[in-house]
Amino acid sequence: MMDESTAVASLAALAQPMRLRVFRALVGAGPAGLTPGVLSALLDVPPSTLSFHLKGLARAGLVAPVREGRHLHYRPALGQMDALLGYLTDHCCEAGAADGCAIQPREVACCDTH
Amino acid sequence: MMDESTAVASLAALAQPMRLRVFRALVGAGPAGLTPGVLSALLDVPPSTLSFHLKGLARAGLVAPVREGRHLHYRPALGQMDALLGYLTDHCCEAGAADGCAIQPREVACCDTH
DNA sequence: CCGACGTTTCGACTATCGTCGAAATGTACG
DNA sequence: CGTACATTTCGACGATAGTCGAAACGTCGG
Repeated sequence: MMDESTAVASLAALAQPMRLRVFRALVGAGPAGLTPGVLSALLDVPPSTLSFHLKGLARAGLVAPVREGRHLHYRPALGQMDALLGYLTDHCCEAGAADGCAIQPREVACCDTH
Repeated sequence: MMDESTAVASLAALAQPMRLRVFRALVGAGPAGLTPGVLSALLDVPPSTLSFHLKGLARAGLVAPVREGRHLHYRPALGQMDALLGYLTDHCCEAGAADGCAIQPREVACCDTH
């Protein structure tokens, strides 16, 4: 179960255009992820700026770097994303929600943790 | 369908401890919401600071102020929250996700829009 | 009307974010 | 080894967020 400060950190990591694009690109690329070089070219952003944001996403636990031969791969952490969605749904309808809630909480599951 | 900048704005609105607490308190209070005065006492935060954050949440479309007699009520906008969850789930598994996705996108629905 | 109360605006301050080029670091290939 | 290339760190800068007290504003009850 995700706690508040972790949720805030994860939300903050995604609450920035460049970082959201980076994360979406990584998710879109599949479990293998992408290298900073490819991301830099793909999103047209200087390597240093990209590295800054990659570090932010990694600190929030939303991506993880993995050495792959001579290159480096950043892989999306779907499990963390799932946990975030779980936190959000759990706290969206919590208390007096007997009336308006269409589905029970935790029906949400984005991807398996792999 | 929510676009990127709206998603970023919504995420940013929730990516702050005080604002997340405010929003959770409003959701927990049900569709009627709460007044700034009650929230201020409940969360132990100065009225001016609270007003600042309430404005932020309102600008992101996550809460809406409604006059109720002599008082003011801030009501949670569950529809916007639902849209945000939809955006997040849609962009979590998008491309090469044929393998890992447990459920189909848009299964997520937090609350009816009321 | 007027006084009281609830709420917002204003002004000031500190802290952190986002950007980027230049330089440092590390990794593998020859 | 040493060279080439991929990636990160560093330093600097402007911009924006977050906090809060004091003051202004609006809305009602008497």
